[in-house]
Amino acid sequence: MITDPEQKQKLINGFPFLTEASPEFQRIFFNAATVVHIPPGHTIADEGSECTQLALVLNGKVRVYKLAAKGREITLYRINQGDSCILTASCVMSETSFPAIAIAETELDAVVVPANFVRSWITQHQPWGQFVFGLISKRLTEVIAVLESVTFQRMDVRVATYLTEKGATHSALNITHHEIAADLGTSREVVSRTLKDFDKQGWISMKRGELIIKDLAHLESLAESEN
Amino acid sequence: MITDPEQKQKLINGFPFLTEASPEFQRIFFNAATVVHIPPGHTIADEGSECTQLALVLNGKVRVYKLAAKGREITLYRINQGDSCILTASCVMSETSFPAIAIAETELDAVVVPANFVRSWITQHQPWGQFVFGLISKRLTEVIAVLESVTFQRMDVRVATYLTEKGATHSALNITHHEIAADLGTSREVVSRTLKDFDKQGWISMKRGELIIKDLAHLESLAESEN
DNA sequence: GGTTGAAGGTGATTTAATCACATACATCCG
DNA sequence: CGGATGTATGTGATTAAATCACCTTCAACC
Repeated sequence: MITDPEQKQKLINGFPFLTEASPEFQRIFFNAATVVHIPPGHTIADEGSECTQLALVLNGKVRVYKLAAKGREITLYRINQGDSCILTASCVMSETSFPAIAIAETELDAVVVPANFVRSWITQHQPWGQFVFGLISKRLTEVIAVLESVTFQRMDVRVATYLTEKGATHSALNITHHEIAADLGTSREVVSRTLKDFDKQGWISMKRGELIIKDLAHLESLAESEN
Repeated sequence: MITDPEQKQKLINGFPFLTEASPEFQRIFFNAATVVHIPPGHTIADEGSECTQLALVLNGKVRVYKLAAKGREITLYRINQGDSCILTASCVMSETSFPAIAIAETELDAVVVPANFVRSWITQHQPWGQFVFGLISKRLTEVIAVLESVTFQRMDVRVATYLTEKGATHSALNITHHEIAADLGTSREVVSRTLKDFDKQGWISMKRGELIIKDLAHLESLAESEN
């Protein structure tokens, strides 16, 4: 149960569906929900785990990824502030088990709602239904986009796209080749070689654990190319 | 509007949510829905098209796939009897455009419901809401499974898996290498070479447009292997 | 100052994708 | 019946990716 008025306000600000909701639903929601704090690195959901609750992220970042037997990984998507771990919602709804791994990348403040509420509210409270539905739909579209890129795009194009997305705000990225590989679903060596090539072109420069984008325009044009 | 009692019964049989629904919702549903007949090869939804209605499949099969610029394709999933084109539902709900192509593989009998009904029923009629949520969730899980296989599995393992799935019921498949490639998201040559290899092993035999599974057990063991 | 672990580099090999044709088979039409 | 046409399949050569094996470099910490 959430009682602190300040926390309530923070939630209402972060999740527009609460603004649109009736005072009655707000009351029900705050009654059923609890605030949790999760340390970085904590595993929120594991492959095959049952989903007994849905988490709405107030602060922090969650990475949802697939892990292969040999150790390779691929990121399906990230959950940021205002989003929810919708795979959870998905498996709450279809009562299947969680098909990936979700891990807290940073400190995490989240609101959790037990599965049975998630389910019953959907058909009882319009704003909640729209919220949950919108999230699942968004994730489906995102995962399809990842699949498309993995299937059809060349690695250099994918790395360029990755860098332009990450580098849109900061030109200096604190990231290792291993992390890039894990996001893109390839191996470290392939990323290292691609980056070496970008470096030779003068588009980036590298230090241990750091990557500086020197020529965003060229990276963008590679990212947009038909390869 | 659907009036024919026989057709109503067929729908109720094919879609359990109608059985669970109130007589009132059944009335509303049959009022808003229309039956359509679609010829094979017809494009139901195209990349970027708006979704103005949701189709429930009574008979036939729909293939939903991504098409790359250079002509390669990958199947996201198929819609069979009793299912619905849930990407449509997804883009109806999030009001985004359709992120793939849907095509009728066979003759198709379907029931279509306009988008605004799809949306409003979700929060008003429990069985409908559960039905639509369940479908989207199922598709999300399926697409994630495809992504996993594309990212981590070797081509021979994927082809073997494909054949065992298709061959579970019939050992003689009427399919071309091109079609297999389009389903798996690879090129025809790669499929041809893999199949040649299976042939050499004595696991299959091939004729033009036909493929006979001679040793399902070995295919299955390759499909299950860790490669 | 040496040890340790993580980050990154690199050659060799295997697997996949792409390109460029060649061949085989089926159907249809004169 | 025999050739024309179009689809299906085969295959070598090349490029791109993934994998394996091992090396070097750097930072942190006793």
